[in-house]
Amino acid sequence: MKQYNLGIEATLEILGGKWKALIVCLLMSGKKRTSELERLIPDISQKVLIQQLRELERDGIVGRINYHQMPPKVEYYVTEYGITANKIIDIMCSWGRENIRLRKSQGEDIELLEK
Amino acid sequence: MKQYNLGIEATLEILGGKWKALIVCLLMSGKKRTSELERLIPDISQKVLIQQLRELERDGIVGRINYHQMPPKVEYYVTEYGITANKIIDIMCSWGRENIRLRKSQGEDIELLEK
DNA sequence: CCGTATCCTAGAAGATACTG
DNA sequence: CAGTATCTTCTAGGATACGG
Repeated sequence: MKQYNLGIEATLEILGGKWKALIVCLLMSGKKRTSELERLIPDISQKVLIQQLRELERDGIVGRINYHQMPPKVEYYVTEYGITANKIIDIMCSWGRENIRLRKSQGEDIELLEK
Repeated sequence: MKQYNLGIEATLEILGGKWKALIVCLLMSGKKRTSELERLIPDISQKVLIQQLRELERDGIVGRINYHQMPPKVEYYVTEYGITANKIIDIMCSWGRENIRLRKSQGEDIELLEK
């Protein structure tokens, strides 16, 4: 039996991966092909991208469409359930932005790339 | 120069540690001694507890009071700044609770201990 | 173009023993 | 009671090469 002390533990398991929130964020604006995601996240390796996508898929957050074409074409999108996590992504993003702004104003050598 | 793609990355650095959200959650209801926290989180080792507290302290989320008594007495509390993270903790908790409830209703052998 | 298979590494987390 | 010092374990993430 899997046990959690707090709901937040489940949230972190699902969205706490290094790139997951970023991936979901990007997919929120519309479905994307694997290669688009690779381009949008230059620092991620293909293996890790696929891995994180599989986990998000397993957890019901993103869906996958295989067009069975040659050459292959696959698209990922945020599921209806995944959209319920939107509020979390938003608030974590805004608190983090504010946190970075604050630290920057205190002299830390730090930068936020998103606009 | 430290760079972030999204604000959420900063949030996860600060609150994404395995026990941090739980610790902050517990401290939200009032300041606690080290030994109380150890008792409230039976599965954490002392080393890791202190470590997570130090990081939360460094990040301005919790504060530490040393009473300089013998035997020693130290208390931890959520700082004013830490309280701004309250909304995040709350929403991550409630989404996670709902996620667990959902998975449980789908037959997963899973349990949420918090009430 | 998309994905898998290996191997590898850095850092988080844990166990244990010890001090003021 | 609170904290440090080691040593060990574990695993997410990364590098690389290959296959449908």
